Order: sequence, then C-alpha cells, then structure tokens
Amino acid sequence: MAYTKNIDYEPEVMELARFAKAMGHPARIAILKHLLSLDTCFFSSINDELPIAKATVSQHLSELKDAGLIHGSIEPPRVNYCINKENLVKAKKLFGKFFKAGMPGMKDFDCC
Amino acid sequence: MAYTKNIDYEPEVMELARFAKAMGHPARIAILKHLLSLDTCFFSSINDELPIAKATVSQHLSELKDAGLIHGSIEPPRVNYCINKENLVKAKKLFGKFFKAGMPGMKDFDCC
DNA sequence: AATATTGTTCGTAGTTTTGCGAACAACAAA
DNA sequence: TTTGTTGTTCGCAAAACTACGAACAATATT
Repeated sequence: MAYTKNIDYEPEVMELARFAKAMGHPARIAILKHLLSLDTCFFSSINDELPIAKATVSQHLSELKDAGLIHGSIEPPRVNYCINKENLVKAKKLFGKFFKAGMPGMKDFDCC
Repeated sequence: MAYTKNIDYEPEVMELARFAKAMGHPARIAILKHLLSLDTCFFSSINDELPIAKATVSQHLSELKDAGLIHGSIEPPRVNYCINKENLVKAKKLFGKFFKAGMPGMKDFDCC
C-alpha cells in the first residue's frame, strides 16, 4: 500500500522528497554532475560515463526527467540532454531552506 | 540485481546519493523537520505528527538512523530521537557543493 | 532499397520499499 | 504480581526499483 497517504503531507515536504528521491541513486547523481559540468550533451556521452547498460541509463534519465531535473530533446539520430535549470534552482532553494532550518540550533554538536 | 555495481561510483557520489535516498520520502522529511524544530523529542511526538502506523514510523526512523541522519537513545519506557548534527552538516555540505557546481553556468535559463 | 547509428521500449527477473496489524520486550506502577 | 505504557520486531502483501538483453523506431548513409 505504498504511497497511499502522501496527500497528508505538506506540498513543500512532498516536493523536497520528490527531488531527493530522484537524487537517491548514485547513477543519477553521476548523470546530473556530468550534465552540470558540460551544460549539454548527447545520450552516448552519459552512457559512456556509467557502468550500466544503456537500457538502464535510459530509465534513469526518464526518472530525472519525470522529477523535472533534466530536459531531453531529440536531434536525430541522437538525443540531447541538459539540466532543467529552473527546477534545479527550485531544488537548490528547497534543500537550502531545509538545511538552514537546522543550522541555528547547531552551535553545539552534542545531543541525546 | 539491484545495486551490484555501486563500487564503480565515486565515494562522494555514493554519499550524496545515500543521504538523498534517506530524504526521498515525505514521511522522513517530515520527521527531520520535526526534529529540527524541536532539537529532541520522543517517538510518540513524531508518531503523532504522521498519518501512518507506528510500526511504519519506526521503520522510517530506522532508515534515517542507518543513513546517519538521526540518533535514538532509550530512556525507558521511551525512546528519545534527535538529529545527528555532525552528519546533517556533512549532508548540507555535500548538497551545497553539488548545487553550487551547477550555479556558475546558470546565468541564462534557456537550454536544449 | 539495404544498411548503419542512436536511443527507447518491452519483457523479464530479482530486490527493496512501504505499509499494516499482531506479537513481543522492557520497564514502571498499582 | 498483575497491569499499563512505550516502541520495536515479525510476518505478510503489494508496489516500486534496478538491471539486463532483445526488439524496435527513427533517421542517415550507401
């Protein structure tokens, strides 16, 4: 019964979790880093960077696209991928807000 | 054959993905936010915040603990949870570095 | 028209995640 | 000693995730 009750969480919590989930696999982090360093590139360039089959790479790209973190545009016979900058900035802000919320009370590093 | 080839990713990529994965569920984001706002609290306080069964809450707490994001200490008959501040700072830095890497080339918001 | 290139989609397999209720363990209180 | 409180663990079920090879689609090239 996974994800049945998502409606009960705040939209901002949902959005942050969505971005985090998309970033929750090393292959997808590697893809994002690669795209950030290149600004734009073809599928084959991404595929060459990763130790997994192209079918799997394609799936990870789909997930990143669904989460709104990247764009893909067809330039036959190839596909050009790039960062969805608008949403990456959105993610950056959500993570930034989340972590900043914790920092004020973090002068002392001891707890329970 | 999930996670077979993780050994082929950089340690920093792995770490970031690990933290992101732990944050990749709205219930866990809600838990972290709650703990950040309270500094420390008992299981029951967390459980009351969430629309899921206590067994499930306990599982999410386990995952956050395994990822190193929180601590739990037994104070019979209750359990006190708090943020693992050291690792939260670590996560903050990893995410910060990741997002900062993308920002320089983000003057223009158009791409492929 | 036949061939080559590029990447997606399909079908399949095994693992992990999410969720719940019930049972349990540990301690406190009556 | 019996009862109550607190939270974990167990056992199960459904869904999602990760991965692969094979087949396919779309476009160039010969």
